[in-house]
Amino acid sequence: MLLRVGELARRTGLTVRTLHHYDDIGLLKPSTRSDAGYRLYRRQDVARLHRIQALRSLGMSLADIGTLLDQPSPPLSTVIERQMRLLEHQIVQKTQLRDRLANLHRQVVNGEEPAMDDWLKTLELMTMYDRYFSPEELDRLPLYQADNARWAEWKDLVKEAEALLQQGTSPASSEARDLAMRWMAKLERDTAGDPALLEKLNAMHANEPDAQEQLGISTRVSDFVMQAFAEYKLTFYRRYLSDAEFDLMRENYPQCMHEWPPLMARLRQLLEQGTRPEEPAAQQLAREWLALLQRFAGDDPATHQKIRQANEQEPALKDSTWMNDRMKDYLGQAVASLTAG
Amino acid sequence: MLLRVGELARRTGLTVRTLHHYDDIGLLKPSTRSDAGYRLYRRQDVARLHRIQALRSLGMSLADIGTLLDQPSPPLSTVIERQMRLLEHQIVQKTQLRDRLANLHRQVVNGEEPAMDDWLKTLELMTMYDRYFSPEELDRLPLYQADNARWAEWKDLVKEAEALLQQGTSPASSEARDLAMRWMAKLERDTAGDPALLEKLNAMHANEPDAQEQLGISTRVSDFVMQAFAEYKLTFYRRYLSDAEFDLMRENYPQCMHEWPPLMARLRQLLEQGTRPEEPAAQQLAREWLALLQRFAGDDPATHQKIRQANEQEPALKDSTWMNDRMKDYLGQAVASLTAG
DNA sequence: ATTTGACCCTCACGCGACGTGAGGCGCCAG
DNA sequence: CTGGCGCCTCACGTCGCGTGAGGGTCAAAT
Repeated sequence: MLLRVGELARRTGLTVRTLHHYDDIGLLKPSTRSDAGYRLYRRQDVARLHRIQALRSLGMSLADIGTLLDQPSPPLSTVIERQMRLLEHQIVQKTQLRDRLANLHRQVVNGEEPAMDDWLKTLELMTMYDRYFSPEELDRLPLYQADNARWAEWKDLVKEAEALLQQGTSPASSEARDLAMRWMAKLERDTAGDPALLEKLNAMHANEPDAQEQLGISTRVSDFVMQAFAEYKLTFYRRYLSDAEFDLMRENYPQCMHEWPPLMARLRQLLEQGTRPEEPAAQQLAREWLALLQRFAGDDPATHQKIRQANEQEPALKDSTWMNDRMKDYLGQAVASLTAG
Repeated sequence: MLLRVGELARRTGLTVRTLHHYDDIGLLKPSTRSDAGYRLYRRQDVARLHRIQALRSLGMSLADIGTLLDQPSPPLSTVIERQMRLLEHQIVQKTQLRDRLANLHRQVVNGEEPAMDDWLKTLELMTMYDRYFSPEELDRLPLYQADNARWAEWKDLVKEAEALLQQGTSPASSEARDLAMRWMAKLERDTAGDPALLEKLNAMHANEPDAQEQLGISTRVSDFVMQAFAEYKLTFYRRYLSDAEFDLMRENYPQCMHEWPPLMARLRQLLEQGTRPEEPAAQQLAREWLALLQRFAGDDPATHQKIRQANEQEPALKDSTWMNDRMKDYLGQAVASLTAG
């Protein structure tokens, strides 16, 4: 019952080279050699090889197999669980990849072979998202899973904005304000109403001029929309404020627009962590929130009161983007406990 | 707008080494170098890198990306489809692997950590199956997807057979015949009634003495069961035949047992291919079938008629293993057209 | 003017599981 | 004794980089 390599290879479906390799790395050494130096395998070697093949079929590395087989009492279930987790992860990865490819393929087929350029632009956007968002975040980011229709909507919005810019329309005009409202509503929907996602998205666009170009969102366009959105909200504050108050706010409010998302994100995080409004972290947030308020509304408590009133009574402000009632309540409590304490 | 490697690496999330590598293999060469030899990347280089990253995110190899990007009009959908097929295949593979692992894991957990040996034996069996059956066949092979209960049933059967052998029981005894009947019924179920699978299974067991030992099915045991199954069937033929006919059959029938599966497999294949019974291939099969019949029943047509009668009237023979009515009809037609022609 | 420290260069080995020769011996049949 | 097959060892190639080693470059701080 002594087998030479070729014979063993034939019977196990491996190649001779593979058996040589196993010999080299010490995974399976033939128990004898012939006078001429031929490898001679005994029954026990064959048995070990069978085990090796079995464990290999689980995707285990040769090194792992070696240590496993040389241990007297291998930690079976631990090893299996590790392998399963590894596989599970790979399956998820590849499935996501395949789905994305399927999407892109549909696009290519339906769209009558768009130019390589367009197709690659979409793809480049997705890989940028990959860099800026974790896999879990990507799962929650509707923009990432967007289909062609949704991208088309964005392109239309951008085109609309470009047209307004071309005509030299003011951000304060009703057309611009209307556009900004729709823009932000869509943006809120496409970030799943999560200010943290919005913030990352902003960071991405700030860092990657190329990303904006993929969609046609130039800096000019996004500045314009931001301005117009500020104007949109200002119209609702108008009748709650005196002329002086409004002038102050009108001057400073637009510059503060980009400061909200980080604060909202932190607010939401505190809420989700279950931090109570009296705790220091919440109070710190409240302080920063008030500081921001003061930057565009001055430090008169009466003015602040008016703004709060507007926020509560104006439907457009009440359903403010990226903020829900729970967040507002929480903020209110934090502010109250701050001023009380 | 000239970027050095470090800057480009930071902005793309790659490492400097990766960019060096891309340069080495000619995938992305910086369009300029500084006097000191520093790599300097232009906008167009960055654009190309974005494309590279995009295609990489699809799991494409660097070589493929290179040829793709250097072509003037890349065959987009072909490439995508190829990638998708590749991914699909990997997903299926890994999923099967994970499922198998899950099964094995259950076994380990429920079975109170069986000895590594037992566990590995099961695993070794599965890898042997992998070698002898194609993935599609494995899908159709119930034995392969067997759970512990089913394996336990087989072990019980084997134990039963071993006990009979120990006691020196004759294969012609009623206990042996009953066991053989149950054995074959289970075997038919576990090969999905497909004689082709049965044949491969037989081939595997013939080539791999180790495989038999995993289940405890030694050559002695399988020979015994085969004998007993012949005896089982013979009991039903008994009362249709004269003493002389039966003696002849009794002597030769057992030796012919292992010749049926290949014929049945070919029969089934012809049927599935839609080959008509008058065609040469079917007639050739009919000839071989008759030749086999003659080997254990002689060449008297009257005897053959009696056997056919038994096959039709005896329920135990009628529901003969691995043969269904369509196969029998087809065979009958082939034989008829052979004798008529 | 020099030193520091961050950045850049090339060269080259390493991984994991073998594939693929090259060059040379052993063994058996004709 | 010769041809053919199987065996041996040695060693490079694969793929996508990681990880140093050993040494220049450049701007700011001393």
